Amino acid sequence: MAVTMNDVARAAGVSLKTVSNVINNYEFIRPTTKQRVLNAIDELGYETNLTARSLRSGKTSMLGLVLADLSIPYYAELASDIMKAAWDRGYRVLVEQSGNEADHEKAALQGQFRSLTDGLLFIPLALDAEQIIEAAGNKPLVLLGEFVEDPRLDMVLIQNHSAAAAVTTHLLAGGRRRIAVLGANDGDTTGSNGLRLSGYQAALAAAGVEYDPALVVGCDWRRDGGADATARLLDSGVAFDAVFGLNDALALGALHELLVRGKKVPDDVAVAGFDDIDEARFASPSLTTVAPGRTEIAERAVELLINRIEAKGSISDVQQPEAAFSLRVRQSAP
Amino acid sequence: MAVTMNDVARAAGVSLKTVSNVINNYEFIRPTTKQRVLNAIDELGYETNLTARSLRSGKTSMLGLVLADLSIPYYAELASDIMKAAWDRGYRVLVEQSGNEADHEKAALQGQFRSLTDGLLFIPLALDAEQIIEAAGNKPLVLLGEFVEDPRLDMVLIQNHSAAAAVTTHLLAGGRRRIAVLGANDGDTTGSNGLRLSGYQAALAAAGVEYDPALVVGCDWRRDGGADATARLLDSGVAFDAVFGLNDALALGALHELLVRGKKVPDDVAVAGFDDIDEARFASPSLTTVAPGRTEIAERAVELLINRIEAKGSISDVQQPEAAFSLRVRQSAP
DNA sequence: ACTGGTGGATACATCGTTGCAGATGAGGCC
DNA sequence: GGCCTCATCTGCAACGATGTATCCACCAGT
Repeated sequence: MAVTMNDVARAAGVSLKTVSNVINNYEFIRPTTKQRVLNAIDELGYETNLTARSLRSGKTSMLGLVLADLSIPYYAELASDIMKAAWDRGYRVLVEQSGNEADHEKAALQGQFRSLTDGLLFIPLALDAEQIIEAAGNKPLVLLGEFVEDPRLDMVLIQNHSAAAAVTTHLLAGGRRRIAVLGANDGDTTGSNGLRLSGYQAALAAAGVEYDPALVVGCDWRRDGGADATARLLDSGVAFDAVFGLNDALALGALHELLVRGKKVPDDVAVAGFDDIDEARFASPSLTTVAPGRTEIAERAVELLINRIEAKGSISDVQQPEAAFSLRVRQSAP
Repeated sequence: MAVTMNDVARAAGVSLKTVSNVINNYEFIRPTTKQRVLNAIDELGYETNLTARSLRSGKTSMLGLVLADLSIPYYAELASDIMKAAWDRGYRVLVEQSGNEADHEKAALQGQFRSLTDGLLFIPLALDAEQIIEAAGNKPLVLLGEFVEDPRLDMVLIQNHSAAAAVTTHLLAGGRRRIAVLGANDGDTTGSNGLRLSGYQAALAAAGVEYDPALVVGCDWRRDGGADATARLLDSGVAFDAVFGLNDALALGALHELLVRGKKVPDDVAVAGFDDIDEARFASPSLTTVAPGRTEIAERAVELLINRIEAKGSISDVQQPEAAFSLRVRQSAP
């Protein structure tokens, strides 16, 4: 049915291997021969069977990307950047949604998904470093440093601590003293939640402002999580003049709830987030947030992973590049 | 390096084919033999090589999904739903971003991308029906009826006309008479823009309200497109008491711009959109919009495509199921 | 005892490529 | 003229699975 190299070879009057050589840009081919083959390819409409190539060469030229859900804007935007970066280097990306469930994450690391890809980009949410190391085979693996940090694993780091401190410092500079935090629980020290919380605490300490655990509210990192948490906070009567959502979804949920409840933003309460998703710019009021360097993260991660894949032999040290962040001051916290 | 069926066969003391039979749940295998094989698989940590299976069987169990860009929320949410629907039926989804460029779309339809998938889901933006038919090979293809409609192609339809009419009717019922439209140009009749515009016009006509081309502003279907268009409208001095963004991004951009300019929404100007992306619920004020049945679209499309793939032989008529829509009345246009 | 049917297992070819080793032939050099 | 070199091309054997055909027991039926 499909045209194969054999057909092309016959049509061009050369051997199958020569066709293969032409396609793979083998150096020593007479220009006339090459042209003859190319013509035949054109005429027959031949297309390389990537499956066969993969089987023979042992490479699929696909990267796996494991994340919670594409419907979450930050992941969608990150995935888009990753796919572009991969494309530029001749790789495609196969996305697997884990739904933030440990089973799915494990399955993605171990399962058949792996055999389809040359390496994995992984945004762990449910698994910890130990489980990841155990579950991951010998396939190249690069983490996107959202939640897990571990010296044994390649990963691209977000400056969770510093960036959160920068946001907090900005709010403090605006005169805010009672800054609520959404998305972490008092005492968290690991993961994005813990690291961002500690950045917040450090900034408070540096400014000589007391830390009040009552201002720290844990919840799902989604818009409705932020809205609910804000509602609880308002209902509880705890006073606050700013809200720091540990990601933009939380902040946007909080923003929504505050406005619904008749609070003025930023006059009564300032709001800031983390991620700088596209939506933040167009919220009303627009959302002050910190850009963690999404495009840089995507490119570094893809580059690191592809280096691992293509330099299989050389065992080099674990790499953990860190992406630069930048504060985006907008209306919600000027 | 990797464990193959051969290794398992040797370990279990059976033939390679028996291992294959066990894995593929062949009926007639002695339970003891089966157990022996399963044990060996477990011990050796064998995993099916999907590439080899694909080569031999001619199926990749992957669906291609061609869309403009995952960073656009509606596509991201749709992609997420599609991946879930496909997963349930044992297929994976390989996403290709066309960036809304004709070349990329064509390449996706023709190129190597196709050889990796059993069939394609395609959200055409740049190509028209003629070009699609020409470029598409004999691979199963299902369009997501955003922009292109054609009786020769399988597709899942959105009720562009009726849904847009419903939104317009709702705005009219709220007492609005000067409803601006963002995202179409006067005279458009095809594509989502044209169909939605004609729905708008039909609703106006039904209510006996005159159609004013000055209220129709074409622009990119993105947040900043909507913001810019709204700015131009305001600057031009054309009076309007409602804005209908032909998708939510446009409406949210408009919302943003209106609030920036000091307009009260919905008091001065009502705003409505189209798509019901997650963000719409949490905008401030929350956005009135119409849900085109995203999940249903995803499921129908996946189902239709898989039916085509698996029932290759039977040539049946072109199918064009239509998804049900529903109006979501929120604060921006109560 | 012989035939036929069936459960249970196997051998071999094959999918479409690429890696490796080798064949061919035209010059160049002594 | 013979030998070596090197560009150019070819043939064969994989990669790891599955489809087809076949084979071997073993039991039922006559």
